[in-house]
Amino acid sequence: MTNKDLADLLFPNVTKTIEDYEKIYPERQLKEGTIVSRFAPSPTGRVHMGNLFASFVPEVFARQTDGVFILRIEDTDAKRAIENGIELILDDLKNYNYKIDENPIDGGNYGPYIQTERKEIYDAFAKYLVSIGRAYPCFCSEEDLTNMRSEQEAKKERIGYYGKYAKCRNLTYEEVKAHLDNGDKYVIRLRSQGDFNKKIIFKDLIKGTIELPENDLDQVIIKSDGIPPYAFAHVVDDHLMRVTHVTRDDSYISSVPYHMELWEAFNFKKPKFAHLLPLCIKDGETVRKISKRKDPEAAVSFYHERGIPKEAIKLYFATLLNSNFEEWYLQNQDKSYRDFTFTFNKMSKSGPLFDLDKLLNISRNYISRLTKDEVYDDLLTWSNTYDKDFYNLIIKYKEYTKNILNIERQQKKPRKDYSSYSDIKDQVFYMYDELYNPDNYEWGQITDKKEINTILNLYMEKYYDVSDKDTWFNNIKLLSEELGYAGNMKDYKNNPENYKGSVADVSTVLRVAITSKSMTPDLYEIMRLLGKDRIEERIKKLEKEI
RNA sequence: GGCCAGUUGGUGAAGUGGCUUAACACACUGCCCUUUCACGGCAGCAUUCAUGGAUUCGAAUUCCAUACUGGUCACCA
Repeated sequence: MTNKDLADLLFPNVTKTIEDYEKIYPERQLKEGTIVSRFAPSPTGRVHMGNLFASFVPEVFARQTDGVFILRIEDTDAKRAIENGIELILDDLKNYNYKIDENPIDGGNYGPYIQTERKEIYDAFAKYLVSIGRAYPCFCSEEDLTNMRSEQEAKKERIGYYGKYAKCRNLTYEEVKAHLDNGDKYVIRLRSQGDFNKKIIFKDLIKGTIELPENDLDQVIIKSDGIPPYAFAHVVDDHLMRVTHVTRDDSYISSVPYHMELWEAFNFKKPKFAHLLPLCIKDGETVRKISKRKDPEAAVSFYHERGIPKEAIKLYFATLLNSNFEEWYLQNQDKSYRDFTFTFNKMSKSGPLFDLDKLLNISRNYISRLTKDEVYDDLLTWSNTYDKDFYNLIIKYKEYTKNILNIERQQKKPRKDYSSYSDIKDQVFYMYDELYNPDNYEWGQITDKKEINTILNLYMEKYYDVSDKDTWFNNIKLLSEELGYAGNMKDYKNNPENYKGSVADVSTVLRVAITSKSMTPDLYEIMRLLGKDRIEERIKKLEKEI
């Protein structure tokens, strides 16, 4: 009996050959240098920061070479899948404007893109390995394997199914048939030809050249449920989908020798590999991989709630991906991160630590460069979900709100007040009567109530004028001088003893009387937007209170 | 425990044998500008690249040990 007979015995219903599949999924006609990449998550839940970054990388490389970006769902572990997992992942990624050329929902010519729907393909490829003697059925039970492990531990030998421990390796056709007739459960294992004492040399796009011991383990290629584990599916899928660049988590690197043996057993052309370091986080003293369970900041919802723009998150990812991006972007702030040429070898070899401060800074700069209309629209979107009252308010006062957001904005050096959309309300509340109800006035140098009233009354009677900024400020100077304050800061600094205070103190009184805050953006703009009536109203109310 | 990788200021990092008296950015501090704040400008912030040896005229960069950190050793991905 030959290997071919064994293959037919194990896979009697598999009729297609691997050559048939080569024809169904022909090589892509691509220009030199074009990247076909993929993101291959398990449908275990919503996308979190780690995933988002892991998918950002292949997407960027595919886009910048006019290539193809594939989303493939690795659901071969039925235990971990959750309902709607696929839709959620796709929604989350599209939400970040990732362009996904081929995916389970929109399809593509190289599908199916869900691994459990590819069973018959895997069977054909497994059957092929059996037929050339590179795979065999194994009937060992879980108990057998546990015993094997304890024996190996006791003898201080390497753990695994290899060499003399690979009991089912040399089963005869008749023995296999007897097991099958008996209805015994089995898996298909690779018949490894590796030698643990020899090394393979592997070139990783990020880590460079790595030496690893050859694989000599007879790994499972088809589980007893008929579905392959990750490695086998990876080789078949990435080959058939004609992926050129495999980007995946760094933790796969130790199984590379096994993967290489599979690629070679099929005699497929290997893609290039880039093992990404996972996003890390500092947990007390230790640094560890960011975790969906332990870290609230791992969830993308954390950033949505805070109103951090998605674009800012992508800019942050871009700086993590290639640290020289940051410098380039400083010179090219009008451009998109898409215009930068990213490279694999610029990627960090140690896990990037997720830095919220840095993200917020990037976000602050990003928001400062938007137009008032863009900020308004984004603020509207954010508040619609997270602050309904504020949403209704800015809808009601649309143009007014835009003007507020525009204070010191569209200029060469715009203000950088907001690092997220959730910051805005607290900084502009005094512009809305509905929100303005101060219980604390941040008076500065001048705290005497009579003096405050004197300044305010004289200002409103004689000096109020917002026709243009020079006149406005000049009047405040005149007011200051009339009351014995220095109208010019230099004069005051040179001879402070000659004055009760300076124009700065007088301005502060006006500022606090109108907004209750000692720190605000340009007071002239604020007063113009509020208008004389509301200013008078606030001042009168203040007089009664103090 | 075996195997693999990493270790540069408070943080992210640049750096691939002489251009480094270690870039850039974040954070922080001080000064200047200034009606407040923010912006902006200037300055400060690692005599040192985990430790110890070796190679070299010369090392953060090469080699060897040690330490520490992370990853991995499944019919999980």
